[in-house]
Amino acid sequence: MDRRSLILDAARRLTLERGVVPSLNDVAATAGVSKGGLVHHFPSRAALVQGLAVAALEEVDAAMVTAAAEGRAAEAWVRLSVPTGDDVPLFRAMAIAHRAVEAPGDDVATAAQEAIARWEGMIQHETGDTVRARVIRLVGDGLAANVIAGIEPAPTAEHLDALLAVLLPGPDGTPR
Amino acid sequence: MDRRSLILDAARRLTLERGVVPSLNDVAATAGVSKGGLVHHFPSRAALVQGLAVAALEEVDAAMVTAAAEGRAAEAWVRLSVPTGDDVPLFRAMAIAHRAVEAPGDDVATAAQEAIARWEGMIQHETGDTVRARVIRLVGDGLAANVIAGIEPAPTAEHLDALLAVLLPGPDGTPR
DNA sequence: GTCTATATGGTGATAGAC
DNA sequence: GTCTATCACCATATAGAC
Repeated sequence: MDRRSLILDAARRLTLERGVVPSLNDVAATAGVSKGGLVHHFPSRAALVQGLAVAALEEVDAAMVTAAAEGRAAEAWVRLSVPTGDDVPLFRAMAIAHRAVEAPGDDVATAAQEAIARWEGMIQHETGDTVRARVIRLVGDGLAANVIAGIEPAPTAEHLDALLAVLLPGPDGTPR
Repeated sequence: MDRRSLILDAARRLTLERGVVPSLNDVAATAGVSKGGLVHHFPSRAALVQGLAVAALEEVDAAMVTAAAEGRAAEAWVRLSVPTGDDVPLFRAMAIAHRAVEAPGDDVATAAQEAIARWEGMIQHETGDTVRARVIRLVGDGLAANVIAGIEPAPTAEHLDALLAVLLPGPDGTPR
């Protein structure tokens, strides 16, 4: 893995552990590069945060597009909102963490807004219900917020299944 | 209003504007007191954050207890999750903002966990359904998270009503 | 109780050697 | 491209006058 990816990976891990984007010192130390090396790839803190957000948005976007093609956008959204297994969670921490260091309305905030609108659109297309799509989207956000804030641990698979059964009932009211 | 309340009020306002607990300098300046005056009431940053969280938790708790007595805990939870009118929002920013500066497992994190469990219990008692109560709780968390992160503005009253109509259907499936 | 003044540490950013 | 060395700045925290 090249240095840049190493840095982004370390930054993402620390961000998710702490709930905020860590200092450049900590990122460099965790990534195993010097501070100067980090700065070469990300000339400013804002550049690092943006790199973090862009990578995460793309990752989630790819996952959602794939899921939507299989008619599982809604389920994917809920599942993507929490860490699974040894994989670190995805983008969701960024929007919150980012707000900690940048002003609203900047590039990253705008990109996040657009991405979320796109994803909610996928869910809506699947459920055919604007409000239900919004409920599903917000449940995912709530799950992510709680894990990020350290209020609760990541829910178990059974827990998620129970949530999905309520959110995505089949035509006869049973889980699909 | 006494100095201490003035400080807490300024700190809460800034926290909600920015998404993170601001510096003591900014809090003191906004509250119109000197830094030394602030320190007299809150000897450390942690003390300020804790004061912020405790006050907010109590405020939300009182609102939820009142609502639960009227059988409106679920609705109150969703409405309390977003700022309404000229009133500043309540507690929810604290759990996230707090995580930015303190470790999980400390006093405030524990208090927040207990409070949330208590509130979800009220909703559950009302809906009679564990999972639906959890969905309602998470929707509130999602709403709060988005507003705090600056991803979206506070939803309109009509928007909230639509959400509640789906979350709290009457016996015949209509909004109550 | 409230203030001014100061100490100390960590942060983002820069310059320049290799 | 990657590193070391160093900068100026801002944060929390402290000491002590009023």
